[in-house]
Amino acid sequence: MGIAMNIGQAAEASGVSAKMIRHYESIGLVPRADRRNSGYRDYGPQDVHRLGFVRRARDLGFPLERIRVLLGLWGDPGRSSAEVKALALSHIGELEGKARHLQEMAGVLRGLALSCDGDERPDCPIIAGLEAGPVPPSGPCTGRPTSRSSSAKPPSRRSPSPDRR
Amino acid sequence: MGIAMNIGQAAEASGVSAKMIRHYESIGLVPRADRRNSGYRDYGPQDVHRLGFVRRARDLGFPLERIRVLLGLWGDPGRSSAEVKALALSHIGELEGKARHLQEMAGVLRGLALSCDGDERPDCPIIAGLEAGPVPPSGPCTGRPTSRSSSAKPPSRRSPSPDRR
DNA sequence: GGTTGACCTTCCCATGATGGGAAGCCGCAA
DNA sequence: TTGCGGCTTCCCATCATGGGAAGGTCAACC
Repeated sequence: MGIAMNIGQAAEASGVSAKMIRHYESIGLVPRADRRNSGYRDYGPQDVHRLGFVRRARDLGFPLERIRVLLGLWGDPGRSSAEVKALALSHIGELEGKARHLQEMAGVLRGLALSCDGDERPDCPIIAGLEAGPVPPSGPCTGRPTSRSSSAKPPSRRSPSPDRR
Repeated sequence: MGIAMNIGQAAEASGVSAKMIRHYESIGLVPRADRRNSGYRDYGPQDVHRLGFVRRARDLGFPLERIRVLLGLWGDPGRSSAEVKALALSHIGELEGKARHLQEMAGVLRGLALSCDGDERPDCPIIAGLEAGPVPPSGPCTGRPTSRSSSAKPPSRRSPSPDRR
């Protein structure tokens, strides 16, 4: 099994699905595989190794176009590690930017959820926040979030209710 | 102008692009807008308000299907804030999960980048890491540590089958 | 030999949210 | 009336991945 595998075996060995292997081939990310007489693709250790490289790069969040570059650098004996490092650092920046963005959103939502009683009544600062706009940190007359905490709540009524037509 | 706007004006007022407003209508996220004789869509303050709600929910990372639910809760006088809160908390969980995932990837990559000289020579632990597998901190001679996708499958009986053209 | 069933092939479609652009109609102003 | 910009619908593209159909291939088993 070492020296000639089906796409399914290559998929299992590399961790890349057969579907994706074909796709990567179709977009030229990996070279066209050899074919047997039957038309079946045939993979050797080299190919599997390359597929593993691709999978690990994907696991680190690299987009395919960047992986294309990485593969180029991988196979280029004249590369400088500085190039690789720059690529990696830039990618790290993107990852962290996205992570920060997600956490920002989670933070805002957490703030809203904190002031939501979560009981059976309809009053809800979360809905109110979505209705009225994102509370800009320390806005002037934002009476939104910290309005009431846990006291005196008469059986409220509804919000402006979308209807029309 | 306050009480009857084009899609463009509604877009500007709500912060949702005209393209997206049409899309949201087409998937039934917002009700079909009134039309003028000309066929132009016509929006009133209520509509703009609803679009603003959608935009803010999107800004907080809610997927459209969840926004659909949020809109339903918004317009439901009998809702309980617990429902809303549960939805929000679940979404917070997802956001944080994704953020954690991104940071994990960034962390691994940072580790590799740290040990990369970044000079003009080709030797590069980043490339090596991609080649050899996710470096489990201080692994000896990592052969094939994390064989994913290789579990829970009855062993295929097919052999490599020599056939090559 | 024939059957079976897992595997392979290609091709099309779907996701989620958004945008680009074409072809053609509408509205307002000069 | 001409002109321009906004509106309409419809199709395509993104990014990475998967689902599934229709049909060919392969190895094993009876």
